[in-house]
Amino acid sequence: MPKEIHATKLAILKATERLVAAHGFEATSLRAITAAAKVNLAAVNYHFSTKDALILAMLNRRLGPINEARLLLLDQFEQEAGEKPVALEKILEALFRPVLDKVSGRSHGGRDFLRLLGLALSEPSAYLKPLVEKEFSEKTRRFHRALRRALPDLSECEAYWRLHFAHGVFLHTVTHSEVLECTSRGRCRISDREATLQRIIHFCAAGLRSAA
Amino acid sequence: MPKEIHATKLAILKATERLVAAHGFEATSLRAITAAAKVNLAAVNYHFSTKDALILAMLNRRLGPINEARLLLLDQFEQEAGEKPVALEKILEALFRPVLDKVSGRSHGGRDFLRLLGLALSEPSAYLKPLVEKEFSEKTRRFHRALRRALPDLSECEAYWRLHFAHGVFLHTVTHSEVLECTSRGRCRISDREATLQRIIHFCAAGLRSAA
DNA sequence: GTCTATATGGGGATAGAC
DNA sequence: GTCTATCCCCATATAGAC
Repeated sequence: MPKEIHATKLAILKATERLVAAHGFEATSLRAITAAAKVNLAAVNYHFSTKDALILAMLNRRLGPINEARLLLLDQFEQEAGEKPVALEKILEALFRPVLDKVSGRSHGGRDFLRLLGLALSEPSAYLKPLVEKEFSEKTRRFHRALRRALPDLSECEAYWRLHFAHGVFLHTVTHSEVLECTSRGRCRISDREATLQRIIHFCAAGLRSAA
Repeated sequence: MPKEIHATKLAILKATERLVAAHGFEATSLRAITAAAKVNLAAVNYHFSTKDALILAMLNRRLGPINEARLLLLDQFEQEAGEKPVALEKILEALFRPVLDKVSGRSHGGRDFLRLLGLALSEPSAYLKPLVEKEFSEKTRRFHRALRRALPDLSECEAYWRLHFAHGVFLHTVTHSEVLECTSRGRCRISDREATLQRIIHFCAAGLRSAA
């Protein structure tokens, strides 16, 4: 774990995060990034070699800690449960809360990160592949195991499907909250994160528990 | 409804669909599109004025018919139900089946379209706004009404939330099927569309029905 | 490590002949 | 409606001074 990152490098990473979230990968130029970070254009190539490597570094910087936090929280719930399986709602909380925490944590980069998540998943280029395989596969397996302990009647395959569904609920909700606010004509607001989290967990738990 | 579209215009639309699905909006150049469509570069500007207008035309060409089909199917189910509210599972079927039908309909452009859906929703630029407002708002309202008739205990606001959740399940599943296939190490396959549809409907129905 | 200056290529859009 | 040729801008990346 590298502790002290160069100020320039960090500034570039932060600016990249903000601008890519606002305009997308391809539409964000290194010129715009270096201008926003108030560093020289050539600094990007010096610190990250290429633009693609910069994007990957930026994504890893955020996704790594989140998946660690998810696993830690699951660990904690498993310890608290002792011999018994972790309650379904707790599993879902371990899966989703760390994402929302990272979002509301600091003032800067809050909401932006959620857009990044959606973008990274939808980008057809090669960004996704190494990310999914490296960062997500262990996490998915751990949660899959916990899920099967909580719901022993679910087949292995069915558990994968439903975990995928639950992810869909969460990701779509947080990455496209504007759509909900628009179609409900302002009646639904995502601003109360705790209430939103409970709503999502409640919906997913019911779906996961339903008889096969 | 314009019946006869110029052959050139149609070729451009098809090529755009395929290339954008494969590489994303910004990464797809007009030069690549016209080369694939075997038409002249200037034809794009002649028929569509700008690249952005071309993208919008391409999206509308696909999304319009799908939302029409959704409403028609809902109409049909409402007639069949007579005075009674439409069953929850039927509402969900009307919402999701037309998308899958369009996908498996023709040989070309099948799977590609699903990527477009995900891309269009994640693109931070202005593509989304007019599309959501024009094509989706009426559809959402109709389905929202049907949902409240089927589940009278749900508050208006809660119904919007859960409809949003159901959309998330469906969209995430179809746009990111590779993720599921990857994390489940091949155990789950999306190829059986009918089974997938039933799985999604089953999960969503349970979530929608759960007590508030 | 940081900067200026530049190489090199590709992009969208258009003018004007046919 | 279709083509060629071109304008003009912006992109990434690098070379080389400091």
